[in-house]
Amino acid sequence: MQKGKEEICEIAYIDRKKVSSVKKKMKPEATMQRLAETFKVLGDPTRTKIIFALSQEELCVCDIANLLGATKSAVSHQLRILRNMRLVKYRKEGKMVFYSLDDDHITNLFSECLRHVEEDD
Amino acid sequence: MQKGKEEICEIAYIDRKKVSSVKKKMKPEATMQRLAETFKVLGDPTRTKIIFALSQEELCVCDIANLLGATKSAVSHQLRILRNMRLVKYRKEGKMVFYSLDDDHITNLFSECLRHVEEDD
DNA sequence: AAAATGATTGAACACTTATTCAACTATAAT
DNA sequence: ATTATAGTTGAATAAGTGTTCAATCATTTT
Repeated sequence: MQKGKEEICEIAYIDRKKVSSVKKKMKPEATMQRLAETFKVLGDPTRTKIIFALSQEELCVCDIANLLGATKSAVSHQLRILRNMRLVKYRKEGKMVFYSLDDDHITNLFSECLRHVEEDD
Repeated sequence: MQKGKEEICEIAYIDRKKVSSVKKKMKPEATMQRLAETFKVLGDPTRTKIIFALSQEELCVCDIANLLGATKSAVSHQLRILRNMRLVKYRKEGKMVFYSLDDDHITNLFSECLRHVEEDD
């Protein structure tokens, strides 16, 4: 490390064998990005609650807003994000739009994470 | 909605029965917050990769930095966040600090999310 | 046709956050 | 002791994000 700036780590101490072994097992960059993005979408309290609510019942925007104590606008913005990630689907009925979960995996993800969060330390 | 501002949704159309039924099933606010926070921590590409790497092997900071193509500093900052969330633990050996996963649940969460991400549309 | 309502949207704002840089600590080697 | 190195830390910066507000769309009702 002679250079002024801190370079991408090239120090003598790295265990090259271990590193290359792990490197092989790493998923492709694109997969990692999607993994991170999925977690990120679930990682906002409003969206977390929306998804949890929808795992119980199909609901319209207004119901969700009422349930969370949020404005329709805020909920709608978040629903758009969930829609883009294909986590929720919707059904129009007159003026109203009913949302529901589009993916069973997410429910499993939630139960698994809940188990983690609810376990006593 | 006579008021000028858009109030917390109190529209006539809400299905009160449905809403209160779901409300009962909702987890406490604190649980929701922790759920969201957990997902959020997993929802950054750098941290996602760190956790995935540590699920394969115990690694020192320098190895992780090398593996991800990031600086030690950036990795160290993220490791602190993971430490605070009790997702990783560490072990000192001379100058080096070896990190490993502190929680088995996380591995399950990852496989579940990977299954979701890797499935064909 | 006009009014009302559920829902969506874009812009603005405040807030958060990840990385970089530089300084620093602690341990090991010379 | 001095030097080198693994790692941590705080401040600064740039990028991203969630909510609010106002305007708008679409459908229904009068």
